[in-house]
Amino acid sequence: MNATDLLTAPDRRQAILDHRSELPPVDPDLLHLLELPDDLPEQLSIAEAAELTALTAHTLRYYERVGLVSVGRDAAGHRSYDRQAMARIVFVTRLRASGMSIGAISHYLQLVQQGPDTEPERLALMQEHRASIQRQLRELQLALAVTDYKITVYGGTAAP
Amino acid sequence: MNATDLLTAPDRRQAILDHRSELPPVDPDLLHLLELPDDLPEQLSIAEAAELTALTAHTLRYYERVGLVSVGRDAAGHRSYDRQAMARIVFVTRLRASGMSIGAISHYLQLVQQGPDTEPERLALMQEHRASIQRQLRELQLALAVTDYKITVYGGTAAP
DNA sequence: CTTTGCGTTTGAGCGCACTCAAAGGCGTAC
DNA sequence: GTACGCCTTTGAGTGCGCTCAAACGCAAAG
Repeated sequence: MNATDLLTAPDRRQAILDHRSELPPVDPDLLHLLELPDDLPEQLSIAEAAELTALTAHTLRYYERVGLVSVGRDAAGHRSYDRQAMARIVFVTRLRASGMSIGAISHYLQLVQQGPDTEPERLALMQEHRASIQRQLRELQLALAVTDYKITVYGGTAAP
Repeated sequence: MNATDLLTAPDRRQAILDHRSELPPVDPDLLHLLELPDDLPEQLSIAEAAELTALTAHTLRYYERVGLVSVGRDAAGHRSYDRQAMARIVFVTRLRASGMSIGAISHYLQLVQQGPDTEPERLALMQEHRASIQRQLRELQLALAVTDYKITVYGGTAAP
């Protein structure tokens, strides 16, 4: 516990418990999915990285261009993705999938680069983002309810 | 039960139960939110409709332009939103919030307009959409796990 | 030596979902 | 009557997140 905490430990635990109780299906094992496979080669070509992340080579270059990841080059000047780069890309992909804009991710990563002094701000950003994800989850649950309603009602006379 | 069903009743019920068991927090009361308030005026101006739906007047005109909703006019030629129009807009908004594209919504609504013969296709569309929502939910839960990991790890040495 | 294949760069192009600008029509208030 | 406010239309503009084109480099295979 240190000065970088925006919430006291009990508050933070409570916040986490709060959403846990709202989300029983969040499997703790999910965290395993955040790790890269152990047998990942040390260096990957852009094509390999693309296949692994399900992004296109275009998109990988784009992410590098806008500063979301830095990638080394091999003797031939070709991009060479190491574990760190891959981990970064996976992280970015998660945030993108949860609707965080490139700009916001960029901002977050700049804070990371500026060192530990920025941790409070990073924490705040993440908490705000978590709240936004929860809003999205609720929206989706509503949408799912609508969808199911449309589905169950067929054979009936629902309009539209 | 009729020929328009793509799944037999038991299959359909099972499909619904399946996702229900994955989503305990889906409150059945949510469906109430799909209904319009009883005290909704019969006719609303575009400004009132915008406020009610949290869309802008611009967006409402846009939705009409691309055929997502049809809206009558009053004596002065101004748009006049009735309950049906409002219900349609709410429905469209839910689908948008769950990531369905304007084009896909448009397609669905065209099917509706073509009459009951298209119900099987509509059902299929909705089921596909439900699957996509569930994928999104899982993505979001993952993202939430990442986010929480980032949050709980502060004070520690996590990178990035 | 040329072809094939995978990579590089810069800069432009695209699709989506809005979002706005311009020019003007009505109806009430002063 | 004229000013104000809210509305109308058409068509163009914007921001995001890619996505692609063009021209070129390098290196192994035939």
